[in-house]
Amino acid sequence: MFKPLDPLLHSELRLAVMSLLISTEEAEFPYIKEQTGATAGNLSVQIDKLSAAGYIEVEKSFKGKRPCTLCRITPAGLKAFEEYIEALKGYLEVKAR
Amino acid sequence: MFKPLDPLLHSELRLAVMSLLISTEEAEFPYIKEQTGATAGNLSVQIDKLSAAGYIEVEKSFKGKRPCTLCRITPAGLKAFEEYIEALKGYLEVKAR
DNA sequence: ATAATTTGGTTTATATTGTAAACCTATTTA
DNA sequence: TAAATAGGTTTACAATATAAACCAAATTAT
Repeated sequence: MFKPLDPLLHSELRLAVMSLLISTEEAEFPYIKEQTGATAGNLSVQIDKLSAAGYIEVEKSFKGKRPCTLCRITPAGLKAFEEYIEALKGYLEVKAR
Repeated sequence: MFKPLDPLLHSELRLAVMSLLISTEEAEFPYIKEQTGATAGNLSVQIDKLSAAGYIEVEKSFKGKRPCTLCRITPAGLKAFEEYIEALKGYLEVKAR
């Protein structure tokens, strides 16, 4: 009835990051920071976790002379996100009384 | 864009408890424990939190000679749950690319 | 020129939370 | 009467989230 919720996704900030990346295909660190309202430190940590799990890819490069961190969702991340939504439904749908 | 998620509800076990109570109107501790698969200790703690927040009512009585803990959702709890779902939608709906 | 500020982050320390193990009291059952 | 079960609560520990502190390079102001 209540399937376990992927703990990596059941986190406000990580979920927001995933949601954003699914919509935008790829996004830079400052943009994600702005859209989510997260602090840089928190975002950095959560991006690492998503990346370590293989849910996103992180590409570090330079844009002109400044470092640039680009994030992109992976197929595994997309699948995990979809499964998370499926599992969530079990918690949100109110069964007939 | 990403509304904050009520931290009291954004918890796997507490969400399951709320979901269950919304469907069943009221439920006893052992039943909730069985349905959620939670340990008694964990469930006890989470029920306290939901109760302290006014999201559920807890009625302690005796059923025959044994103690009986009955839980019921409150109007505030129902409202919070609905608002939580609304907020969640902002995270789950994929915006057009 | 150099001091202060900004950009783009990472590391680290702390606070919060979640969870199970240990425990308690009373009641059955062996 | 000893052991097991019911129905929980308390407590201790592990995991998580978060922001503050920090770092390096670039830019702007003095």
